[in-house]
Amino acid sequence: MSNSSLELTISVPGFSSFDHGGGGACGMRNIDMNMVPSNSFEDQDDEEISGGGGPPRKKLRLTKEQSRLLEESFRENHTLNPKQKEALAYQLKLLPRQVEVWFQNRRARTKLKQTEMECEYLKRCFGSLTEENRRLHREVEQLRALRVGPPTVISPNTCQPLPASTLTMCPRCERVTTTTSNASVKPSTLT
DNA sequence: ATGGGTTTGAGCTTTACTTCA
DNA sequence: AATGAAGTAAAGCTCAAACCC
Repeated sequence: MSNSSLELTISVPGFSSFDHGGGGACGMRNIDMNMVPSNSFEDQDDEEISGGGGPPRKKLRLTKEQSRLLEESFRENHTLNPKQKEALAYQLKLLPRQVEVWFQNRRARTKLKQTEMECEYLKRCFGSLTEENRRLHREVEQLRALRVGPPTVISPNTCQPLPASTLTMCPRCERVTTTTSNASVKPSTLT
């Protein structure tokens, strides 16, 4: 990679004056001085870039075009093979490592967002299920309160009262059904 | 101007997987 | 075939510069 902007990236082994504690104990700092046309870099004077007396670490800011291309590439593929990475880096005038880092961060942050959204969705589900559970409990209580004694149901076939043990309450349609047949007994037959 | 919150580029560690002796 | 060391890529965590309100 012989690129004019990349030549400004300086690796400083063991350069500790830039280390503000970030990333723990690192013996190597990449001071990226890519002169990408970023507004934040335009007003940096040369003495700072030439590094007179330990200037603070400069942070690369991707241009809109670089970001756009990276996003576009990410939409197609969330991971890059080495050749794709190399090609994209060349196209963007970045180091392959920078492209790699961008994709790593993008994956991580995409996943984080998805996780947050899933969390919100599950919270809403929990809320509605809790409410449904409460409602059903209230309904059960009301039904229990209503049932002072077993209902007498007249069999449509024999016109005789059915034994209470053969009756169940259908929770869906709230009709009394017999356990011996599929036919539900209409509420009108309840006495 | 400035202070606090957010975004984002990057370093380091951990984890999962593959290769090879 | 089983196994442990070595290498590698991605995930995960973190920091801090840059940005924004």
